Amino acid sequence: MVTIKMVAERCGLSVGAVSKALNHQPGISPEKAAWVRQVAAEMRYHPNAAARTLKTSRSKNIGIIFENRLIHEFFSEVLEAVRACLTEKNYDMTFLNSRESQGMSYYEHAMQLQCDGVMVVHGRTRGALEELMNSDIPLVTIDHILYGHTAVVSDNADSFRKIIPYLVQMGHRRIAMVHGEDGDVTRLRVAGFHNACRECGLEIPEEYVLEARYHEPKDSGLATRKLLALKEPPTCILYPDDISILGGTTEIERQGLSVPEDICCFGYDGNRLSRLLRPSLATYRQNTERMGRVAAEELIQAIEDTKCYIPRIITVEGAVQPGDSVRQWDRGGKSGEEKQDHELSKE
Amino acid sequence: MVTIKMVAERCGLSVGAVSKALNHQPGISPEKAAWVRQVAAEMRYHPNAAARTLKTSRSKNIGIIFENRLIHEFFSEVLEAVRACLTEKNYDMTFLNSRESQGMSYYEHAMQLQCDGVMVVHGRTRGALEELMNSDIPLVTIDHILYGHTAVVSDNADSFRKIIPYLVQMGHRRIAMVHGEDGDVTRLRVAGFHNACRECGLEIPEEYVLEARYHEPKDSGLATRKLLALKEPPTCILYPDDISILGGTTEIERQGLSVPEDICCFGYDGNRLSRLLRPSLATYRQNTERMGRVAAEELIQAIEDTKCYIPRIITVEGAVQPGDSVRQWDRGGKSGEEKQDHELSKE
DNA sequence: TTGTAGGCGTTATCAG
DNA sequence: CTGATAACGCCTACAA
Repeated sequence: MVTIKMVAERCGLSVGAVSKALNHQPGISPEKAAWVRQVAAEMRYHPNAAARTLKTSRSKNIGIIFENRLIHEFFSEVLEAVRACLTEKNYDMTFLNSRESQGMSYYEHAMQLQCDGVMVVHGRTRGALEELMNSDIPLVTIDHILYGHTAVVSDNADSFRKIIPYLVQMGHRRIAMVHGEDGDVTRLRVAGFHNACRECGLEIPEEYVLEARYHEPKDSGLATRKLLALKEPPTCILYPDDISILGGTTEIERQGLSVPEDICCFGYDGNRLSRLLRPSLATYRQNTERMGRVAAEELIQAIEDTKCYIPRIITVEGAVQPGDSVRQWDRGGKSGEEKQDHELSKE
Repeated sequence: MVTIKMVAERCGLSVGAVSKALNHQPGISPEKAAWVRQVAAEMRYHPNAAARTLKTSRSKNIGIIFENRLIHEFFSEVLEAVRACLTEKNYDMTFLNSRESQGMSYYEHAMQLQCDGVMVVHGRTRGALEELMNSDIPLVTIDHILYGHTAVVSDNADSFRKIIPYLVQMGHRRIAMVHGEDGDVTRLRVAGFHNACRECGLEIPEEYVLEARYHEPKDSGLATRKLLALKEPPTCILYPDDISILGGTTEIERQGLSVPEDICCFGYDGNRLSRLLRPSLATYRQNTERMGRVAAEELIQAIEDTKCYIPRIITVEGAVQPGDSVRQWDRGGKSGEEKQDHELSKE
């Protein structure tokens, strides 16, 4: 490994002088500094991260909290964007784990690694984050708000101000919501849903709102069954995410009905998957790329300009993504007739 | 941050003594050592990673090369397994990037971080790995063989010795293969396919083997169109992965045919997705969990027992996962009649 | 059994 | 403008 000492020897200078040159610090003539940097580059010198960290207590390393298995496409996409941005800015990223076996918390892990900042892409438990929250390590969270820290969130509540009007415009008035398990995000979405419905003048009966865990098609299938069994079933069902829809459609088809002829389905997330499925999914597409990028930029700002940085909550808007799973309901759709049948048979 | 010095003071001992106690080294009475460790734990002492790395030149950190966006489910699953295993063994993992902007290679990045080992989950370019290959950093690759290093591979070639007999048993004899773009894996699969077909006594015409990029449903759709246009189209098509099938089925349906009545489709990978889709996918399920775990264990062994470690190639077998997209073809399936029609109409 | 001291590669603070 | 030198936290040989 090539050290600064070797560079110094090669240049016939002291390590101190070389260090200044490398770090663009005053105390060395600009030309000589440039020459030193040239030589260092030729020698493929790169400062030893451990030594630098030890000395400066800054590691150029970001701790990532990502408990929610890498498999969830929404979070994977966000993480990918975070990574792209951090790479650009020359930060590394290391996964943090609260190794309970070792009796080490996230905070302690971050301290041990001297992380310059921590990004919470998805933390399973709130408690595990508390210690971090109260520390002075810069912290940015995604889709989760921790008091006093920057959060990048999708427009969970407001999204329904686009979704519901869209569905209403498509002719739906009996809209049901299958929502995920309780949590920040879920509560916002449910409230946003009710709000938007009220604004559109829709009455949503109690039994139209059901819970099903995120990413558990079986749960959604169950909820769907309950909805279909109602005296007055909905014409359109919202699901907690794009994968959950599959559970819903399976159940619908099992009952001899079909999507979107007999019932329409609307998802959430807008992963690549949603665009590939047949019928293609109508869903709310979150801007994961932007969320990740913004979060990374904020974190770096919080790190590099700590004095001036003011934590804030940044909302990244998504957009309705139309698709085959929602059809025009009342006005002369190609299957307007069929729908009449269905409605009558149910009433 | 609590340092070893503080622990020493608290114990009324020297740092040296404490260090020995913490590292289970001789030179301190067992009882006293235990007591020291107790105190350290109470103080929530954790050794500073940078300092330890600097001193020992071992970082307990694994460099991860994962160029292929986190979004590919197969690799995500493998990475997740790697991560679980490394966490258990108290290793951290940091993404490596060949920041070409900074003129830094993977190797240099790994050196800078003093990674104890490197895991290649998916490297985009072979060239970028060469330097690493020739270094003495322990290196394990997944689904990619680098001479002289341990590789964990799926049974790319041999898998077809299970797939083809399965399809033959299901009554198929006209089997086409849409394979991914050229590369190690693809070549093995194509050869394995031909091999298995020969063993089963199947004649595969040239035009039954087509290329479509991995994870590009459009490509697969195109390939499918070509296959359907043949004078004697296949009864079953193999696709490069589970996502690609969607391109195929879309094309099939666009032509007024349906899966699996008129044509059967078989995937590769066996992600969670494949089990959720309707019709469910018949596919070859790779054991991603095992691949990741084994790879991580090998790497750690290579690191911790360098002297004795012998690099090897480890094949992890997958299994045929039956599904709705392949039906019994010749013998009295429920739609045996329809199939006759289809075959006749094409001939 | 214990304490002391040197050094890992850097950066930063001093004299010169 | 330049070059020694001390420290960052830890480990380990060596001296006590």
